[in-house]
Amino acid sequence: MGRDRKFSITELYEHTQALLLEVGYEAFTFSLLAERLNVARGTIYKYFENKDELITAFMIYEMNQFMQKLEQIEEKGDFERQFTYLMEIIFERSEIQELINITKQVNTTNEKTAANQSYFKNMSINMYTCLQNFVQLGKQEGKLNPSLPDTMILGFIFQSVAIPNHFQLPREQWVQSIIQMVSNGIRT
Amino acid sequence: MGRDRKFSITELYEHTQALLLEVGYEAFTFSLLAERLNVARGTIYKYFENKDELITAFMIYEMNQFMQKLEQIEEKGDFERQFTYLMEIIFERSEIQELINITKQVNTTNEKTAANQSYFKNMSINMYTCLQNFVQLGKQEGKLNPSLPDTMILGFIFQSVAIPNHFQLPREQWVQSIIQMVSNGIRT
DNA sequence: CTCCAAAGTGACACATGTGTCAATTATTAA
DNA sequence: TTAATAATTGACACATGTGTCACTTTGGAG
Repeated sequence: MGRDRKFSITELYEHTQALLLEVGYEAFTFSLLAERLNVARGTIYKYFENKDELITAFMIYEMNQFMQKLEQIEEKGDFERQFTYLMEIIFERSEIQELINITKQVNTTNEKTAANQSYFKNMSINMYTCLQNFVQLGKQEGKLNPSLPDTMILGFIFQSVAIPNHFQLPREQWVQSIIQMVSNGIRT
Repeated sequence: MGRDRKFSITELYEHTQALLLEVGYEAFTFSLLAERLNVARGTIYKYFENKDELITAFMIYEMNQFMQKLEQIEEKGDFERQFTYLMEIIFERSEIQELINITKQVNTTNEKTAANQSYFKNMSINMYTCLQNFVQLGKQEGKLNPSLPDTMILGFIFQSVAIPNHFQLPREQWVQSIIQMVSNGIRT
């Protein structure tokens, strides 16, 4: 029983993402979010105690979405296919890197937030494990430079999507340039 | 005449930088800065009307420091020397990239801020021009991949210093890995 | 139709940041 | 020593965000 909800948690997460990318962590407020959802600010407190708890919960949701895609990487076969697939999903969810940076600003203001942060950290480790298999496959197949530390290779790949496209290159050219540079660098 | 100042503008900029990197744009307040400088908050208003004006002024100061180093690049001779020099000064001032990102959040709240932003934009263009000569030299000498757009090469180089060193690799190994990856990518 | 539980509302008390300005303090020229 | 001047201070009025909670609305079970 009880009346219908005016918004779903998924809707709430979608507006949370949009707002976080628009205004950043500090400027993100329940007032703003409530306005987007067309509800009173007080309503959101029925679901989350404060913005830190909300943001950490959102990041877990977001990371889950990404992990679901990422886990399919092993089914792709050899390194070349896995690499292509990885770049595809990274570009598809290119906001992840920026959101992770925003997450670093979150304060641990209550128990649930602490639990969320701990859970999120665990997910990140899983992600890196999943990807370290990918890197090791690349090294085994002789496709990746064995002298580079695994974590640097992964950091490099993820960081690359943050390269600004100030000069308005067409998206396809932007993507292809990045893949080219990640693969073979800027030199001839 | 008049009493001595309790702080220099340079000191103010140094604390501004430290605070911006610590807490980010939104959380940066005159209260915090005044505390660091051991003065009353009101004092800062004698020098800057608000935080946007202060931050844009600081960024111009910071960019000037960087440009002074950067302009020496042409004296370094051939592409190889210029490339080594560029990577050196980028790592030396690796906070620049992050500060530029923070600057994007600045609001245009008064005329001086608008003027500062406009001036800063102009400096950025000068910087890119200076660096485009470098990229073209590299292409002429046959050292840089001619199929990559100049702006993407530059974006790639600058972005690379933001690669996190979560796993605590020694700085030297971190730097060398990045230079290696920027130059030749992650592949063998 | 009535009742109840879930969902939603908005006002209240509090906290923190903003910009201003009259008053205070420190320095030095005369 | 004193007057002029510039730097600094801190209180005031205002704005915006926070967390709470008594009260209202809604919709289905009985």
